[in-house]
Amino acid sequence: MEQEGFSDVGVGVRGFQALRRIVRALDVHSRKLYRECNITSPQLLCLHSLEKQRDQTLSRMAVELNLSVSTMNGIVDRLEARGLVLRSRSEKDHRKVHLTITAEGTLLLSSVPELMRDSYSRAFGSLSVGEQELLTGLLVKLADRFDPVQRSTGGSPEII
Amino acid sequence: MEQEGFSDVGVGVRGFQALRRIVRALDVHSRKLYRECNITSPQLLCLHSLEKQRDQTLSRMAVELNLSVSTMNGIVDRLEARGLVLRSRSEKDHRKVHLTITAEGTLLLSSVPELMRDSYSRAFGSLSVGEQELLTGLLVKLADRFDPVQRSTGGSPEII
DNA sequence: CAGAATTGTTTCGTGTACGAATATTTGTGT
DNA sequence: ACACAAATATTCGTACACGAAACAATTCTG
Repeated sequence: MEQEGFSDVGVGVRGFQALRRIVRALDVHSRKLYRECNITSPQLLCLHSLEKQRDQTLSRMAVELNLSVSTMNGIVDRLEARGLVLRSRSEKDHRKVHLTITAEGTLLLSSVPELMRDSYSRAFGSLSVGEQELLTGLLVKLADRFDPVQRSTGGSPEII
Repeated sequence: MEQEGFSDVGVGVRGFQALRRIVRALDVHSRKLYRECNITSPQLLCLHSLEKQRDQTLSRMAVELNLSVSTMNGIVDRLEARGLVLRSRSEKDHRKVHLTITAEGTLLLSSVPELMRDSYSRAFGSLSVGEQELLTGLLVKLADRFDPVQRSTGGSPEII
């Protein structure tokens, strides 16, 4: 018990470890998705967002998916290279680049088996409703402590 | 409410979003640490483990830190390149490579400001004790649902 | 004892993820 | 009108993270 930084060492460390395991499990799931369906979780999230709202821009998507612009750019690069997404310079504002999902993109989205969509929802869904609500509340609270400047509760509901 | 996979859509999505925010905050903290102290969180975790137990091996460390062997290898590569860690082939079993922290490694560990150690413990510590225990329990439970084959509770206590 | 299976490390390729720097366009203040 | 700030996308370098494959050494087995 010589670790510092936690009021109760064991609890904090166990939680941190559990967090690492969850993150890793999500990553492993994303790789499995990539092997079997040739697309990763971040790419799927991106496509999903574009399916629901056309003419997105990089910056807006980055905010929506909680990623930096450069990360978002890389993901869109790969999607564009495969013809799943189209970039088109905006006429009104030449700084902006509109992103639209292509027919192949929509096709691919529909072809991804439901069960492969995400493992979080499956694991999360296996908890009781009370546990789900409790956990979500605590996660949001913890996230707010990390990064106070965020829309955690009052966000517009059309943003996933 | 056309998303599938959640019994209550909003709760699951909010939790997932919060999880993404937490993960990102941890990453951002690691980068800040890198800028200011020239070392990242994974490297710090690795050094910390080596300080507590000398003559570790790559595989054992990977299990302990919940990383794949190849990831662990990369981290050790960077630490070794900076002279913070030493690789030495085992005499008994020539397959194994012992990892030991060097004097510079220990020095660096002690020079990292306490507050920079980790942001998780700070955010986590700002929750009430009851919340901490509740959250940890739920995280462990969720992690178990992802990846049932893990030592979440019964592990030997010398492994952090 | 020879070959097979196992254990352990390293290498390789790819995707994520970030910040800093750059370029281009748009907006603003004087 | 012109300089300067803000917005937007892109590029670059780096670390992390994984799986597959290559490689080396040990242990098991017929």
